[in-house]
Amino acid sequence: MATNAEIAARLMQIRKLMELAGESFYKYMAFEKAAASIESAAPLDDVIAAGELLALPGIGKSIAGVIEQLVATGTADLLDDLLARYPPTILDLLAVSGIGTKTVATLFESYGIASLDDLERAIADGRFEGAPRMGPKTIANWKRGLLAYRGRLRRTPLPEALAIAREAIAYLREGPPLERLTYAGSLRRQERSVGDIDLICTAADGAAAIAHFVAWERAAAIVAEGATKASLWLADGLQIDLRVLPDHLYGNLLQHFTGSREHNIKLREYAVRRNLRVSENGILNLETGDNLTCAHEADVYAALGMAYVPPELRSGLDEIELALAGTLPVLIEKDDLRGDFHMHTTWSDGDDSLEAMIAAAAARGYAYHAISDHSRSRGSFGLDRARLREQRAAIAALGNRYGIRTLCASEVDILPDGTLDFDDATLRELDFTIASVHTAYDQDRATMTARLIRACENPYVNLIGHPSGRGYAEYTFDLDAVFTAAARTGTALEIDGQKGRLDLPDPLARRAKACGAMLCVDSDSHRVGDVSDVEFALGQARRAGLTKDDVLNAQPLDAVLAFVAAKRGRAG
DNA sequence: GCCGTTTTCGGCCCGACTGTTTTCAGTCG
Repeated sequence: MATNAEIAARLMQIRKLMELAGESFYKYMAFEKAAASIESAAPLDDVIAAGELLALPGIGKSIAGVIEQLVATGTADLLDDLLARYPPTILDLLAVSGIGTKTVATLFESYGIASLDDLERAIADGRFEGAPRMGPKTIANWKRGLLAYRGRLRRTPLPEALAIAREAIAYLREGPPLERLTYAGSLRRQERSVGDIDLICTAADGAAAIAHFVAWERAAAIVAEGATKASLWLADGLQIDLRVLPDHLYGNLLQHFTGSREHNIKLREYAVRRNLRVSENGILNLETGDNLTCAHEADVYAALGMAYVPPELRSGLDEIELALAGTLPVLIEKDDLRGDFHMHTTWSDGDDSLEAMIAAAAARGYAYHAISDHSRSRGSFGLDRARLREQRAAIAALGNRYGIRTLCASEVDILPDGTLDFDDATLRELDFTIASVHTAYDQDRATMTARLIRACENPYVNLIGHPSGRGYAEYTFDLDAVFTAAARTGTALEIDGQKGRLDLPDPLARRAKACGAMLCVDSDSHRVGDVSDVEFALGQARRAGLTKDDVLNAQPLDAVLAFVAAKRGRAG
C-alpha cells in the first residue's frame, strides 16, 4: 500500500524526467501540480475506491490513469519509458545548487554524465575546459554546490531555523538603519522544517543593508549579491536570503516572500483574470497602468477582494477559494491559550523546580496548567504513587501564591499491551492524565493501533501525548481508527511543542479534527525557558486550520474539568 | 496536461541575479 507521499514523489520523478526529455513546460508542470494535490488529498486508496480521483484539483484523465497505475503496480508505463532513457541517479544532479534541468540534459547528452560521482570525476579531469557556457566561475559554483549537497542532506527543523533567523536579524539591526525587518518564507508559515531562511527588510539605503548582510561573520559563502537581494550560506550549507525594498512596498514584499510558491501562483492566476499583475513591486493594473503599493500585507489581499489569508494557511490548496468566499477558519491565536497541560519539573526529568515551573506558567498569563511528570517506569526519574502524593502536597503547600490553578497530573507510560503504568486507583487521585508511548516503538501497525485505542478507552486518560511519535520514533498506526477512538471516548490528542517533536504534525492534526477529536496545544517543557515552546505547537495547530473551539486548553477551566468528569462519568 | 465569474480552446505567476554573453539563457525562489 503506497502512501500519498510516495505517489507524489513518483509524479515528481516523472515531472523532472519529462523536463529533461524536453517536454513542454506546461505539460510537466501539470505533473508538479498533480503531485502537490495528491500530497494534501485524503488517502488515495479511499479516493480511488470512491471514484473521486478526477475531482481532485489538477488531476485530469491522463494523470489519473498514471496515478491508478502507480497505486496498483508501483510504477507506470510513462515512468518506465522515461527510466529507459535516463538512469535514476541523474536526478541527484538536480539537487546541486546552480544545476538545473538544462544543464543536466547537456551533461548527460554531451558528456555521458548521469550521477554526482560522474560529475565530480569530470570536473577533476578538467573535461569542461574550453566548453561553451562552462567557464571557471560556473565550474567553481558546481564544486561549491557539490560540497554543500554532500554536507547537507536534511531540512532544518523549525525551532533551529528560527533561532538562526533571530540571530541574523539581531546582526542586521546592528548595521545601517533599517525600517521594517522580519523573516518570511516557510519559517513564517510555520512549516515543521525549512529548506532555507528568507529575510526581508525595508530601508532607505538598500545597498548599505546588503553590504552589511554579506559581511556577516557567520557567512561561509556568498551565493549571490545584487542591488536588492543577496544570498549566503552558513558553514553547514543552510542558505539565508535577504531582500530589501523601499518601505512603501513592505506589504507587497512580505506577501511575496512568505509564499508558498503554490499559493502565490494561484493568487496571481486569480489576479491575472482580473487584469492585475501581482508581484513584490506592487499590484499593477494592466488596463490603467496604475501600480498599487501596499504598506501592509493585509492591503494586498483586500485589493484583490478577498479575506486576509494567515501565513500558516498559504499552502496553495483551497485557501484562495475560501478567502474569496469569506469562509476561512478563524485560527486559534496565542492569546486564546488559557493553560498548558504538559510540563515537567526536577521531580522527574525536568531541569527546573516545581515552583519555578508554576511561576513560569503564571508569567505567561495562563489561568491553569498541569504538572505532568513521568510515571514510575521511566527509568530512575519516574514517580511512583507515593511520590505523586508527595508532589500533590508540595503543590498544595504553595497555595495560590502565583494566581494560577495547578492541576496535579502525570504523563503515564502506555505499556506495550496498551495498559498503563499506573492502576486506576492511582489515576483517580489525579486531576488530569496524559498517556504517552515511550517504549516498544517497533511494534507492527495493528499492535500499535490496538495499544493506542486501549489507552483512549481508559476512563482516566484525558490526553494522548505526542501521539504519532514523529520526530522521535516513526511508528505507524491506523490514524483514522485511533483518532476516531479518541473522539468517541472523549480523549484529547496533543500537539506537542517540544523542539524536535512538533507532534501531531499539522496534516495529522487536520485529520484528527476531521475525525471529531479534541486537540491540545502543549509545551512539553522541561525547563522554564521552554514553556514558550507551546508556540511551535500553536503553529502546527494553525496550519491544521484549528479554531479555539477545537483546542481543549483554549477553554475555561470549568470546561476542562467538565471534559475530565464527563469521561469518568461515562465509565460509571 | 489542466482548466473555466472572458468555459471546450487558448491560455497558463513574476522577477532578481549570475556568467558569459554582445542581448540572454539558466537558475532560483
